[in-house]
Amino acid sequence: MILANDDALRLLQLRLGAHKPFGVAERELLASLPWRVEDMPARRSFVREGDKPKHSCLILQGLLARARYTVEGQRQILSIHVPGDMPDLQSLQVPHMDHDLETVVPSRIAFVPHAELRRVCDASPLLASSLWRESLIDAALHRAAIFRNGQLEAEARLAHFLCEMYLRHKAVGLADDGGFDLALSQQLIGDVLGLTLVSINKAMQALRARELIRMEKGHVDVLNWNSLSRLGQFDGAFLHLEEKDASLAATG
Amino acid sequence: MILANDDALRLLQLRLGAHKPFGVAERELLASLPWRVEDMPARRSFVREGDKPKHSCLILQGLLARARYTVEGQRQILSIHVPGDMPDLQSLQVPHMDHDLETVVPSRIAFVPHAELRRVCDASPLLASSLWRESLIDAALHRAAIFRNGQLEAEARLAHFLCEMYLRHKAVGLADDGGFDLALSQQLIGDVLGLTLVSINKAMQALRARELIRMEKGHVDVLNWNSLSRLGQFDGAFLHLEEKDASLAATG
DNA sequence: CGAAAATTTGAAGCGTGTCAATGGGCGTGG
DNA sequence: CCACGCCCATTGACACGCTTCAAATTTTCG
Repeated sequence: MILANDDALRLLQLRLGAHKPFGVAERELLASLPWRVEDMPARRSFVREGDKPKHSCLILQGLLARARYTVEGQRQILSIHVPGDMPDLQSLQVPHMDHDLETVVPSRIAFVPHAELRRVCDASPLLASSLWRESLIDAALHRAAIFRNGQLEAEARLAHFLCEMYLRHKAVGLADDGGFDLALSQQLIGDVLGLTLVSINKAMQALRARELIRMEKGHVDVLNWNSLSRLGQFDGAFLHLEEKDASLAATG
Repeated sequence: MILANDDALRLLQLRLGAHKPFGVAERELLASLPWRVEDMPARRSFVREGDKPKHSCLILQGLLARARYTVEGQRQILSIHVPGDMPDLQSLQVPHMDHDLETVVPSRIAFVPHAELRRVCDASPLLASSLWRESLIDAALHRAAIFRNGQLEAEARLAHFLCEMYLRHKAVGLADDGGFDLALSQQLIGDVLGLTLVSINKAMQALRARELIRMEKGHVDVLNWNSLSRLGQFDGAFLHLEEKDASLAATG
């Protein structure tokens, strides 16, 4: 359990410190956060629409989905989250949940009380702005989804989604050269892309036939990144993964 | 021009202070922000994808759209913004724009330098968290759009959108009992909902035939809010317009 | 008043949804 | 060890919503 707590700290430092290098004060504040780690089976909805959570979570292992349901019970997945993400960080400032948070595969989740997050944010504007920035990248993912689901047809939509998943896995060291694990059923991908599993199946076969990807047994191989990203009109810049730009430092 | 500057301050105080009442310090910091006000004609794209703006803006009058374009030139509108909104607040923390920002109708926009926003955020964690919260409500709008465009068919999608526009106009005093001005062409609404103008036209007539709305000459009358919001599966809670809850104060 | 933009209408085509059935992979339990 | 059941992937036929293309009409605005 101590180990899992260290994992949380390491992941968070990696994520937040990538953009703005932290000083000693920020590192100590981060290390002071008390995490509660929990292992959960697949398909567990542990935060519900309407809830007012008192914690935010950090994914250590696995995959989470944020989802809303129609009155007919159809699921729209709003986003898929990978280790290192804090998918309900927004509940810190906007207490009322407008969607569910559920595991996709068996996952290890670390929880931290909102009160503790507020404490470190108040103590360090730099840390606060880092967390703020994280939630803004989350919004950028949402915008990519609106664009993808609104303007691309099935094949391109799937290509776009796989491009995003690949880069986000790679950014946290969960993808090797051209391949990564992604245990999503076609039904679930349909719920992400606003399509039925039949359409996903056809689109998947089309991508395979074009030799752009290989996807089986929960593993994806990207065979032709250039063609895949072109087909999906995918621009990785919105993920804001590698901002080496120091221009933020300007204050006058 | 001085008057317009006061308008910006008043709008911002109204928006940010609605959730957490500010003290003297916060009011003085807000009043110290130097705004540059500009009037712009309709359809002017004044921030572009790829830009790294040095200012954020506040809408004083008019309507703005955030949009991305496909390689074929099709426009997907990501969100529509009303007076009081700060649609490119995110550029403060994530400099690289992933979409355009354009006027829909002739609009009056107030600009404030990022450096000044950072100054007041560093001076007051309360102000910072208020702005953070604004950007999170923005993300909630995005999620509503993903749900709406992914799961609802044309009529319901339009109903959902009109519900959102009505509440957001009402929240800033731009709607009277059951009616508000909304000068959006059907083509533009199509770009919001991921549909063609032909579909929008059919859906609009259907809503009129059901006597749910009346929409002509840039004015919308909501004739039957209950039926309209039910049809659109619209839940106004995600707008987070009236959080009277004081539970945020807890820190232990 | 005239030109441009927006709304309206109709017909035909295509992408996706729906319905239904088959087969494969895998964990559970006999 | 095999049988069973469940979940998932696959396939085909058909229906439907939306798109596309085209043209007429109304509204807006300089």
